[in-house]
Amino acid sequence: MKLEEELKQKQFKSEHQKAVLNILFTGHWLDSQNTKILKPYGISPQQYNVLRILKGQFPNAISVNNIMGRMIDKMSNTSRLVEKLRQKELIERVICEHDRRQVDVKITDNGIKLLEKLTSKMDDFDQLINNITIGEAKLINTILDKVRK
Amino acid sequence: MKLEEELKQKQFKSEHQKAVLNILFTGHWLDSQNTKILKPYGISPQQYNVLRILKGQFPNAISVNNIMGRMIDKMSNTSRLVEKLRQKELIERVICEHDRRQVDVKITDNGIKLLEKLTSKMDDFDQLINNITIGEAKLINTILDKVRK
DNA sequence: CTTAAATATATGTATGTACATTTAATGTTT
DNA sequence: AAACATTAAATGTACATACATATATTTAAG
Repeated sequence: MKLEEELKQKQFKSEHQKAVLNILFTGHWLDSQNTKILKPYGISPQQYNVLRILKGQFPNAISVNNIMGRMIDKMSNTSRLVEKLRQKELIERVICEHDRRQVDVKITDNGIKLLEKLTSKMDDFDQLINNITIGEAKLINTILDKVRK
Repeated sequence: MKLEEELKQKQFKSEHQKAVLNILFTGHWLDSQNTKILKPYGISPQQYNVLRILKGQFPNAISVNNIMGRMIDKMSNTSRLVEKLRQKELIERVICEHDRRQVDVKITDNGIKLLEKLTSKMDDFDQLINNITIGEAKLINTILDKVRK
């Protein structure tokens, strides 16, 4: 569906301004699709993002700060997010010997299992945008990187 | 800055999956830039979105439902958002004669004035993505419309 | 060594958001 | 017209988020 119809707006100030709205709109759209997929498993897109980051580091533990730097949405709130995942026993805290300010975080077996259960669902999520070609995906990636300078 | 650096991730599962992350990441980035610009004026990006929609209809009033259908982020919360703007006297409610369930909303002179004050700031926001060409902006718009089928 | 600055994380607060439910008004069916 | 369904908006609740500030620890400076 074209952006004009989605926003019920016949014209835009410029192609650039339309691109801004299109990125924002499509981003929210992807987010809500993602939320729907994850909801039955009791986690949010952000919590899923943290789990994936920790799986990428498994079996090592990494600090809250390190997690924050790798998140799609870099918010100041990673600490509370980590606590939510700990309550669900999907991750665990590891005391850091050499720097006692730091809290190292590691995914648990439960966490790994949840991600495995989610694999096929999240493949569906990636398929969501399979109506564009690889060439178009590459173009998007090049142009969006340029947008952010 | 390339997405690989932003997310400190060396590789992605596919170009498609990278595109999903890139859209989400760039969307959040634009959102936070927007929030920063609007903050000194005491309104959020969503409230700004509503004001722009109402200015587009001026001097007519439109229903809460109609506003919702035109928003970038179509949330179920438009009613509270409208109330916030009313408290700031940027919009006003108009009783709807032919359907008394409906609440029609209209931008006030104050609202128009605020938008005028914001014009140059928001031009700066649009300029944010001026490091891509018109051709690239058009490409983004075509491809993103295709992403959402 | 003591004090100050920087860093890692946590927390308080106000606001934003999603989702389900409620209230009121209108439409439809019989 | 009565009963039921539908629609528009508002609200309750739980959770998410941004931003400022606090706490603890480490590093750097004098």
